[in-house]
Amino acid sequence: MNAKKDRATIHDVAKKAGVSPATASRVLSGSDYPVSENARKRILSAAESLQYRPNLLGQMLKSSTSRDIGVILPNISNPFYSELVLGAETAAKQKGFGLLLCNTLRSELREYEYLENLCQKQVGGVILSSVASDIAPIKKLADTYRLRVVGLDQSIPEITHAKVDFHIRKGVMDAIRYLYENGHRRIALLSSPPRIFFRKEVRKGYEEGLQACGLPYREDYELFSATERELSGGEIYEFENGKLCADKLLALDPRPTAVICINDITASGLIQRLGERNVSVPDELSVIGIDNSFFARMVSPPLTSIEQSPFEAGFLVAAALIDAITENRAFTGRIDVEPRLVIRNSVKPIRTL
Amino acid sequence: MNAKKDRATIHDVAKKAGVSPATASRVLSGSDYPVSENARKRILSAAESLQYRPNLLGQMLKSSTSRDIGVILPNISNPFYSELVLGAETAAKQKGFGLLLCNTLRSELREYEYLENLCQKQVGGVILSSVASDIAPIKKLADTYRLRVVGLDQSIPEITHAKVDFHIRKGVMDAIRYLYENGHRRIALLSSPPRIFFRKEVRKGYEEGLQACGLPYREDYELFSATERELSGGEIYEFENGKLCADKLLALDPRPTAVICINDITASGLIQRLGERNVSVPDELSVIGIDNSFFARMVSPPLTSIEQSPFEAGFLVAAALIDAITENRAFTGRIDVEPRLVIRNSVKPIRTL
DNA sequence: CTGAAAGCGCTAACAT
DNA sequence: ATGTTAGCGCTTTCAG
Repeated sequence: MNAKKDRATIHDVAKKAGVSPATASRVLSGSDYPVSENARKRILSAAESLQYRPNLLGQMLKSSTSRDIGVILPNISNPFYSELVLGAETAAKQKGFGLLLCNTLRSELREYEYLENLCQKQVGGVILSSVASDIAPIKKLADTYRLRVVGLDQSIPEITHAKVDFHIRKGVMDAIRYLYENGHRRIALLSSPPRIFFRKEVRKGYEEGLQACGLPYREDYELFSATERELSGGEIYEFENGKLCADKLLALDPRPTAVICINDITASGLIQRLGERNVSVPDELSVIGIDNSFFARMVSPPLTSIEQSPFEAGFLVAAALIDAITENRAFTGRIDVEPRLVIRNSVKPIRTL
Repeated sequence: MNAKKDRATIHDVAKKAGVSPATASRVLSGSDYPVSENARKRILSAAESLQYRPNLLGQMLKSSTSRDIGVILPNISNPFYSELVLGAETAAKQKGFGLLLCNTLRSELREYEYLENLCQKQVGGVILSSVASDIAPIKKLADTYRLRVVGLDQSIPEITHAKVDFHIRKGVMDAIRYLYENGHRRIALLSSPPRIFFRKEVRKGYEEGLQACGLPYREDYELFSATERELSGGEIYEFENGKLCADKLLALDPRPTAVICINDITASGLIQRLGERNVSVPDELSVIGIDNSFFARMVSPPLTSIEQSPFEAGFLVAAALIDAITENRAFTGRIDVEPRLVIRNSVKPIRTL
């Protein structure tokens, strides 16, 4: 309505306070450069009355570093990632940073485009769950832009200056130990094909866990679905996979007494099919999931699951990344997140032979 | 290793191509300003060989508009919101925009801080699921920054220049009609307290739906939990709420034959408790959820649910918002997303009377 | 302690 | 068709 004057710049504040823009900047940007109390007060009150808000674009251009970080992952609608992003964003907010969210949908092209775009926006760091097969272009990009890249869910040392390690291998080993202590001797693994890093780690944990307990390894106890479709509808695929593998599992001889599933969704598909086949969980088969998703407690019976703490991981890694950015140094550390077995009612102790 | 020259600016390209920065800008920024084919070619090849990438900060500052949009919502880990964000981000990417994600955790203070921060970053628009009680400051902010605000999940016309309407009221009415046509005459509603807009709409839909079918309204068929805790652990709360209300529901006389739940999580809690009480779904009680979350098909029996299409909503609203931004006009439209009843196995036809 | 001036990288008048 | 110049809003030498 009123003749719309645009928002105030630092010059307007300076003028109103009767000082130079430089002095105004020094107090308004929280610099430790000495300014007289008098001037400081006048500047602050001018800023207040003009409702001054810095234009972050100006700041960023001047310093050539964005106050955002990027997070690139396959799909935010995956609960694991949305928890992780929530953690990362919470940390970012605390440190005055924003979070640019990027969904690759597991497309290598999209992943690279995002990376490039983030570089063009001069972000100082990015948390990346990569699907790239050829990492050379990514590395080059990261180098020429001094982009800090933190790998997630994987370790590709050539491109990731740092990584967050979920130690899922240890988590699975612990779960096997737990089953062993509850009398289980025939333990199966149920997964989609172990092509990505995470699943490979789970598999290693499974095999090493058996070994650590002195249990024999049987190839037919590793149940992998034949195909894989990860794009949209990922959850549904995982669920169907659990159902499919249920049948294979029931045909095994001798039948396992316990099974570890690659995630809670798969476990829930398994349990549903088992119910249809009138096989009771946990009476006839014990089940352990991975992720401890919010719905782990919603299935019947409530699911014992290996928690990976994605929120915590996201929080820690974002905080460390942003510290590196603001302190203007490289970020090469490693964030360790310990897995934790959350015990509910899907595992039953059995008599040892 | 090599003496690290910084990344190339448009000046470097111009110099290498033997033209002025202005000309270089004209071709590199895709302007339609006429440039000779010769010069254009030289500029392009210079850019190529120098690996030139525009510094978006420069562009943004110059034009004083960011190439990002903001999305402010309570909690990305809520599957409804993460689907919506996925849709919004997909649209943004298509249009060359980025997405700044903000989680308010239902804190009014955080909401305002985010809004302010986005303004300082000169974003042209924001998708907002607001929890604010006092909207005056938000309105003021939006005005002085010409920020386009799109309301979600609510209609607060004073602050939202536009809104996306999920028509959940109609969705619930359709569900009631569906139950009616399957012979149900005693239909209950199960919800947490109807304080926020969405739940109020569901309640209206429930009451109007009954009326439209000529069914009597009974106050005791509206089951609202007493308390509410929405911060973290929201999902768990909803689940427990479903369990709690199951008991209340079973005590009703005459007992309803069908119930509509405020969301799938609540429905799943209800079903779990019902199972513990040996009340069969759908034989003794039919259940309809809201959201059609990915796990609706995972509960037993698979849940009939009212789908809200958050992905589509997010996609459409972000696309429209960004169009408004790039065309430099206000955005006052309304996005309509039609609900859809997804039929599975949690509703059973019954003999009338 | 303060201010003038330069410049981050880009684009858009306004010449030519 | 091209180049010169100015300036977006901010910070930061550098001189006073």
